[in-house]
Amino acid sequence: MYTIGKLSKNTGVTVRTLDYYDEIGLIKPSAKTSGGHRLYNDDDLMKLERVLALKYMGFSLDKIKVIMENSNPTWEQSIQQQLDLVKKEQERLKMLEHTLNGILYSIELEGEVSWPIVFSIIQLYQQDPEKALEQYKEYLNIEEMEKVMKMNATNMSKADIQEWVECIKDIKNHLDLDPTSDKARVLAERWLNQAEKMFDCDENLLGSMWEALQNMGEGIVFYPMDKDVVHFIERVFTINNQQRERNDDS
Amino acid sequence: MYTIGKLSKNTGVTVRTLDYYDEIGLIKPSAKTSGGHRLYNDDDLMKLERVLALKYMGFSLDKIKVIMENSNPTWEQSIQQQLDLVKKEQERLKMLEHTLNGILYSIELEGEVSWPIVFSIIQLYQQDPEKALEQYKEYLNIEEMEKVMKMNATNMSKADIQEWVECIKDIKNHLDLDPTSDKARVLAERWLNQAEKMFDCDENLLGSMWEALQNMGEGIVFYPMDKDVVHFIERVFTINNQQRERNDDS
DNA sequence: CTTGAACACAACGTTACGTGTGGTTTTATA
DNA sequence: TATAAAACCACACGTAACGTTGTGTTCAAG
Repeated sequence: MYTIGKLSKNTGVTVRTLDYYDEIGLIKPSAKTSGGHRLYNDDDLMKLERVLALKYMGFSLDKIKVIMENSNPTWEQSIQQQLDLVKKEQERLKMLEHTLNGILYSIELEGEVSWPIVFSIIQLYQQDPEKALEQYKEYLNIEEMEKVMKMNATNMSKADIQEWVECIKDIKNHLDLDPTSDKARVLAERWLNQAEKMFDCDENLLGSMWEALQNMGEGIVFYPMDKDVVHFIERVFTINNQQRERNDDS
Repeated sequence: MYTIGKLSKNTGVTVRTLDYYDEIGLIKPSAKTSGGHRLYNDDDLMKLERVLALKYMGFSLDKIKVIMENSNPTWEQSIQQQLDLVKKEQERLKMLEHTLNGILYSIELEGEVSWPIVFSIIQLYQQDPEKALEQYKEYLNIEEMEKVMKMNATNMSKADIQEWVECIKDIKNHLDLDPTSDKARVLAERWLNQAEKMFDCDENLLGSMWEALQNMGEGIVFYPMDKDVVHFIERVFTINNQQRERNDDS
């Protein structure tokens, strides 16, 4: 027989918590002294340990109560449900992580918090990823979309992203460069290298993506790849191609 | 100028919430009618949208208040902190996911909830993963441990695990089989196949793991690989090896 | 000028306890 | 055995971020 204080010390649960569990009928002491002090036995201790285990699994006290009352068959189901919940929450957090990362990159690129960009980024991730990609469906088929999704989620390391940001930052700072200049060509080629690395060897996908980027007029596309950057690269490459053709002709 | 109702409809935020934000001084209306009705202007609307954005990022209203008051330089830091927090929470949830999965498998194996096993599994994952592996450090070096960690986290698909569980379940149901019998040999070889698939082609790692499994007496090792199973497999293989040697001699 | 909608303000409920306060019971010491 | 000290009980209020409900007031339309 333990008093509430002993039980508290044995389990690390505060007295107040045990008090509360008694109050809501989760763990009632199996006896009381004549003076009204609560006395717990080993059965109660076991119950408490089970409650703590269920709490660790993330169940609410309400559910724990229900689970402990009707024993046997619901258990597996409850745990499965909890597992699904945990998975969903993880997905939410991963989205949030991407959002926060995007915002951090935007701060780094712009030098300060740009609210329109923040809103765009949030909008981009807020809806489920499928909807976010829906705007591309004119240019990409389903397989390609899945590839892009996977790429965005797994293939890009911290360092890769950093390189991207640096590259785009550089281009943004030189948007007014003469497209025929060497510097412009270097910038565009650096971008192309990045893109090819990212899309590995899937030239088709890169082409489709590029077409999509060019045609999607509105605001942010894939942050930090905005319209200005896309148009800059486009100008540089068209001009260089024309020059090369002329060279080939002569 | 919007009344509280208009602002509510424009933003999708309930009137009560705006009421509350006014109450805690987060967004105060910039004017009031003579009758005391609140009037919000476009500045207030912008503020509200920023608050919503920060809320989406997971900040508490308290922090949002602080952030909105002292503007500029703390932003990046705050967001970085939030990002770190999100990452930590994700790690916690991943651990929890593993725990819940383990418990589900244990239910499948035992046919019911076995509390000692549940406690072991929780203990296994509760502490950070490094500590969980510390018990193996007598038998594995750092590189090997990292490999095991990665394997546990990524390489195993749902189906792989299912196969494992089936295999172990089968063995558990036949622990008292004669180690020289064909059935026993089949079971042990099935286990070996699984193990080789899991460890791919890293025979050394498999050997070290096996040694560790044999020597770690206490309770759960890698659930669902408990002592009984390990000893069964050990018996079968030693006996079969002896027989083969005798055959070679004769 | 009247009605009904919109609004302001207040109070209580939610989760899982923390943090007290004052009074009672048990235990240890003199 | 008397008294001090520790443990305990019950009660109540506070947390975050609002939802819900209720009452009294003001606004806009007819």
